Amino acid sequence: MTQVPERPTVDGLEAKWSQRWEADGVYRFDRTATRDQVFSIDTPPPTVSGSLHMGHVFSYTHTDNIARYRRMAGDEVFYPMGWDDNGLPTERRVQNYFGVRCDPSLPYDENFEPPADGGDAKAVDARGELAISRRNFIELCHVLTAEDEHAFEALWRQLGLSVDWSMTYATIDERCQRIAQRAFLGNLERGEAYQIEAPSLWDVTFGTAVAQAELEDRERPGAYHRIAFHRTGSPRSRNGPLPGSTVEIETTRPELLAACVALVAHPDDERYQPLFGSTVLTPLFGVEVPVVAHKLAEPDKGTGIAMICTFGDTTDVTWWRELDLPVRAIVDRRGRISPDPPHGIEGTAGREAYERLAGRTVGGARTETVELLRGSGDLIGEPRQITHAVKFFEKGDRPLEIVSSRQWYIRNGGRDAELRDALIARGSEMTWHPPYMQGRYTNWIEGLSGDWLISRQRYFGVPIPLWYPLDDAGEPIWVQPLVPGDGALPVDPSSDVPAGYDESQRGQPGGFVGDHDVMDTWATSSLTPQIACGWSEDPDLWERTYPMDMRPQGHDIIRTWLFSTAVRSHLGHDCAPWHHCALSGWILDPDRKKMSKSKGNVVTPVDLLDTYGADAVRYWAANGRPGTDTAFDEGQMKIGRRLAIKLLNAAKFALSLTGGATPGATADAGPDGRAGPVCNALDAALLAELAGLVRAATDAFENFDYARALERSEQFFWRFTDDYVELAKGRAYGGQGEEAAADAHLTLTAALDVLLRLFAPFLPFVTEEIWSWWRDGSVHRATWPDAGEIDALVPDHPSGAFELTASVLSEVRRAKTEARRSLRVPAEKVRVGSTAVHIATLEQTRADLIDAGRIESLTFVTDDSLAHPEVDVTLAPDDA
RNA sequence: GGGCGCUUAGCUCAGCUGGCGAGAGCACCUCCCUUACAAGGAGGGGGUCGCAGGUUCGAGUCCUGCAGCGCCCACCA
Repeated sequence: MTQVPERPTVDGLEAKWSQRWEADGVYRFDRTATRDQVFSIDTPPPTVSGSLHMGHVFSYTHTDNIARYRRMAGDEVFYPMGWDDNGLPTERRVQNYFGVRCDPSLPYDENFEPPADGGDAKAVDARGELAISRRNFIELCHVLTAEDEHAFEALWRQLGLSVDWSMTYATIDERCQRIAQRAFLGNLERGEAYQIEAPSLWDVTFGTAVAQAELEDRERPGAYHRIAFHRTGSPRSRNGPLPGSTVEIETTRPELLAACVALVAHPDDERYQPLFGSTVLTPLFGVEVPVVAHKLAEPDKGTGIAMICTFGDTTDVTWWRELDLPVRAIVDRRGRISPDPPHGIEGTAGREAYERLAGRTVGGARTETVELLRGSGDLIGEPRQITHAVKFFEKGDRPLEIVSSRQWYIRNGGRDAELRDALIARGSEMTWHPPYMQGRYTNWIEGLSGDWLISRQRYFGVPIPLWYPLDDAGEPIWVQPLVPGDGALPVDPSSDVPAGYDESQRGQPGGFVGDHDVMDTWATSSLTPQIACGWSEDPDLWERTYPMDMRPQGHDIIRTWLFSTAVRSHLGHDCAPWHHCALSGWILDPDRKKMSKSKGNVVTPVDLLDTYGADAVRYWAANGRPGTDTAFDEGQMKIGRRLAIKLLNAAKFALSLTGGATPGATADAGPDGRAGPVCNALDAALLAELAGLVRAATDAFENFDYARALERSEQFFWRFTDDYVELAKGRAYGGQGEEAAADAHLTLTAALDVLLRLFAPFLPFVTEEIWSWWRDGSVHRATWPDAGEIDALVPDHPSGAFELTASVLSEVRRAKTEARRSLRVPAEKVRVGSTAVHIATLEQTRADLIDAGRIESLTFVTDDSLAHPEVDVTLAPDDA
């Protein structure tokens, strides 16, 4: 009945068991379960164009710990996996790999074959890339990401994630596109999505607008340039401006001088109050601009008066909007100065100055402007070098510009206090792990400065599913978008045709034009609950899984993924998307820096899994507290491996001795005919502690604190092997008779049985292996241990017998070790002094103590004044 | 500048609602092939729990202030 290997090993368990689990459908979701029986997990879809690193292994293991616990605790776990193949990383990768470029204006080519080496020369453009249709491009994406997905899945299986692999999705697949478009059209219909021409943050490298959530600040060198503006009517002197005739401002962006539309100072700033309402002339360009007042102007910054340009930063946009100023834009979408001067630059000198800047990059224009200002004498002193924070697109490498363009937005509370408050309130409907992470969510919402810009001027992604009618002049009528029918989704407006039109009318006056843009990748990612749970496609599944129970994710993407998902659920379903958010920390390298590819400090998971085994790697991960950044530490993996091996050996010992005497807490007796109760004091004490451990581990798991559950179980386990097994060994071998052995057998198997289940969420392979030695079915479908069942085995609740006996044994060992003798050497005399109560207890475990300590003569001396037992040991003479 | 987190042995960290004679693992040192395990086992040294006050019979644990580190947000004149 039991099949315990001679030399158990942890090697090879991953391949063996992941195969079996798949074959037996151990993790298959039972979709007949009702909502209250289901625990649904909104798994983060990893970006497949990269590679998985230890950070992924870390956080996905945490989720799996929880998933496995919930499954054993009786929940039907809904645990799908997605792949994020949407967005810029994949676009770039497909582009480089195949030497192609997406051009949405091209028609789909059914017979298209990816070029082997950059493609056929005639179709290749100036950049050496072959232009293909969006649909062809997306197909190539699937070709490329399919390989990644297989590699990722293989890694996850090797790691032992208990995902239901029959439920996967890819964020660019047809179903996800359909759901993303349908959700967008829902937002549009309810008035939550809108289009507007407005200044927005623009990445000149990627040529697209970006959202507030995708920004990051980077410290860059810059310089303050002090520039003189001339008050109108003030005469200019050959020797320089007359006192009081100029106004000096400081700027880090002198190249925007031509875009200046006003100067601004704080309304209470006495220095500039006389100037409010007057006008000044911009140097070089001679444009007359007003001096205005606004409370955002800071008197102690620079000279206290600033130039407002369209647009140098987001404050400029605020001033421009609130003060109703004109637009004088000079930076184009490529980040260059526009060829033609903006209105207002009328004079010859001004036009000549502008000529010198036109077509240059922002940086080039800056140098040139400074030269011009030097020449005109309007640069006061030399530029002062500083370091300041500049806004970047998080994936970009050039500073963002602000460009006015027509974009689609989804309301997210950035411009609407009521919605903002409602979204903040949604945060309180979720339980945050750890709790303080909610602060980041609230904090982010409170700091929003505008709605969510979702359109991107890119080619690859989910298209915005709209067309626009063209008027007789061929101009789009933006306010009357043509909406596809639901049955047509997903659509690609660049190749599909709106109802009532035919392809020949594309771009023709009176015809139509497709929206060229795609949606931000977060616009799809924000719908992972809808995608995973089958919203609008599988109402039955939806009913059983949504709102979801748990969203695991990194704390760095609270402002993007977490928040945008909350927005979509709030708008679309009037609820929070999940009941629990579990935020995981980062993996830090030994220098306490976040590990990342660019820093070159990434260790590949496969190597580590091969070296230490999945259970060991998982052990390391599970030691990371929820939400806490954790150092990458191979040492922990060694310990994890040791733990797994120890489990194998302890199990081998227990089972080979007991034959698997299963302690039926209830009626069914074990093979040797007994089912408790356990009378031996040592055994009973151990089991009582085990019951306490089960309670602690269960509590910890209920609070999503897998790390604590592991720590407690591990601590108990080592005491079990080091002390209990050593003490009970002789008795278990039969040294004190059959009756006494039976209790030990029961206790050993009961403890093993419970410990295996406690460790199963962490060490799924080794626990399954051991389980299979004497049990049917998977340990991962076994019931989570119940403290009450263990209590039932020990009617007399003993106290402290285990700990007390172990401490005496420890003293005996110490004496032997300190005498530099083997532990096998007999202790001729051991005298234990302790309180009457302790001695009464020790009397009950006396025989075990004598066995384990090889004690020849054991005497107890009562001394109630002792807080801790005193142990005197006399060893047998050393023959050597 | 606003908010949050962290600061306990050389290193990585536990210490949850105050009782700890301050813990674990790693590293270090010593000893032991003991029939589950030498890819083991048994032991040992090592900390005024960031600093300063306060509450309390009692504070690593609660309160206040300070310092250092880190993160999020704001900061482009």
